[in-house]
Order: sequence, then structure tokens, then C-alpha cells
Amino acid sequence: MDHHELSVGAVAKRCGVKVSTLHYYENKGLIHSLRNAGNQRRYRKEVLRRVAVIKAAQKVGVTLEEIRQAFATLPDNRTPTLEDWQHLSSLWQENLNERIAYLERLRDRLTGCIGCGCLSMKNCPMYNEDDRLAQKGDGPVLLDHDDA
Amino acid sequence: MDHHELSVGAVAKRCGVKVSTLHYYENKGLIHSLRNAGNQRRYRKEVLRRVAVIKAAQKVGVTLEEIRQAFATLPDNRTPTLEDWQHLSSLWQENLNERIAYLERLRDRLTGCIGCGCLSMKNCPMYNEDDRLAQKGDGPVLLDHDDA
DNA sequence: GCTTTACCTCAAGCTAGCTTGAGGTTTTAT
DNA sequence: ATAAAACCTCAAGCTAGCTTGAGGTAAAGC
Repeated sequence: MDHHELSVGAVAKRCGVKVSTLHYYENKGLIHSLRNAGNQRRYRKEVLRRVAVIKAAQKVGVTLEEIRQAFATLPDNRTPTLEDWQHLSSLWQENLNERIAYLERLRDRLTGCIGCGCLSMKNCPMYNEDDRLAQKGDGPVLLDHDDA
Repeated sequence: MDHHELSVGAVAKRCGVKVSTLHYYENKGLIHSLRNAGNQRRYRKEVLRRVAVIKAAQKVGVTLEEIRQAFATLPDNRTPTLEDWQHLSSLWQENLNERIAYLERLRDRLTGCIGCGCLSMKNCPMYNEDDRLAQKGDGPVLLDHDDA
């Protein structure tokens, strides 16, 4: 096999992911491949970097769809250059900062609640706003009176 | 209806969750109900607090299964008293602290990586250990040489 | 040449935490 | 008394991010 082209197995091994994961990424439009005469996938080395970026982004909590969109903003949908990476990762870092800040606020509120223990849906800071940053879940709706 | 007993709809409304969620929690052994003559669920007010604790715990990232286990450690599987809540929430707060610490380490490593941009699976701090704290995913396995 | 290993596609399965829907019963309101 | 609203159970569906399996082809090793 031409050593300039990587088989899916080789990419999987070098990226530390399963072959099925690469198929999946391709399906989702995150990576691309060429096919050889026998219809097998052949990758350029670039893909290694691309997968590395995907893994890094996932680690900081970016979804595959967001990663795909981020890639799509790059000229010619190219694999991120150093500058691209710096740009994208800065954005992702802000994400991370927000998530950290959210968790810190949560921790602080929890600290208060540990002492109080009321857990009142109406009054307890545990259930207060700003939860849009949380993963999903719409949080409790305040209704009726509350004497839990 | 006896005002000492709450219907599932009433509990749902007061907790800010859907009826189906309460069914689901009951199925998973997180809450309990009695049945009236017509086989409809009837809850004691306690359940409001129980659901509140569940919601609070979920918010700090505890899974339903962990919550169930935590409840199971309480005498008689009772709804957490103030002391119980203080004990449990302290444990959960540590969880939260670990997650925050993990994300902070990640952020710091990312900062380094933004400048470097190598993303080398072998050398880049982005892919280094301690990821057991991350949600799941086993992270990349280091294999072969790496020149992405 | 033969066997093993790697690869292909497509569909279905998995986890968590629920939601939705079908088909039927009970309670409540008028 | 009747109609609407709430309830019941059980099964299936949903999202994300993959994995697994079946059934078949291609490439690589000896």
C-alpha cells in the first residue's frame, strides 16, 4: 500500500479510536476519505490531525455537530491549520470557562444549601435561573405554593 | 381527594416535572407511592422533598443510579432528613469540586495547546492521563509513532 | 493458491433519562 | 348522568456517540 495513504485500520490505530468510530465520523461529515480500486477507504495523513482536533474538542465538551460546524467555517473545509486551531480552540476555551463558572456558581449555591436544607422549589438558590448553561434539562418550573 | 395525599399530577405540578418523569422515577426505585381504590398513585408530601433532592443532585451531576444508591444507604430508605441531606450533599459537593478541578486542568492544558498546536497524540498535554474523571470515553490509546 | 486478516455496507443495539402514544379506566366537573 | 380531564400500563421512540453483528469482498502473508 502506498505509504502516503493510510488505511482505516492504520488511522484507527494511530488515533486510538475504533474503525467504527472513523466510519461514524465520516458519516457525520467530520472526516473524508478517498477509495481505492477495491472500495476501501484511503486517508491522507491530514486526517490524523483532524481526528486529533475532534478528540481535543470533545474533551472540552464540544459536540460533534458543533465541531462539524466549526470545520465548515474553515476555507475549503480544510483541516485546521495552526491559526485555525488557535482560533477554534480559543472559542472552545471560552465554552470551557463558562462551564467552569457555571459549576462554581452551582457549588457555591450548594454550599449554602447544605446548611439550609430547605430545598424549597420556590426559595432555594439551588433551583435558580441561569441554568441555561447546564447541559440540557429545562429545570423546574415554579408553580403553586411549595412546602416540601 | 384527601388533602394529605397527592395525586401524581399534583406532585408533577409542584415539582416542575412531568407525570411521566414521576412514573419513571418510581420505576427506577427513586420514589414510592401508594395506590387508591382505583389504582391511582397517591403520594405523601415527603415525595416533594425527595424529588427536590433528586433534582438538586442531578444538577450537580449525580446520576439517577447514584442517587438511588445514596437513598438506599439511609435508614429505612427514608426521605433525607436535614442531616441526611447535609451528608449526601457534602459528598456530591466533592464530586462537583473534582469535576471543576478536572475542567480547570483541562483549560490550562488547552491554553498551552492553543499556542503549540501540535496536537501530537504522543506529546500533547491535551491527551494526557487523569481523564478517568471525565464523563466516560477511555481516551486515546498511545500506539505506534505519531506525526499528525 | 490458500488462509487469514482487513475491509465493506447497512441495520440494529446500547446508555441515560426521559417522552410519546395507544388503548383503556377512574375521577371530577357540570 | 354525562363528558372532560386525569389516570393507568406497556411498548416504543428520542438524542448523542458510538458499537456490534450479519453477510460479503479485498488484500496480505506464507
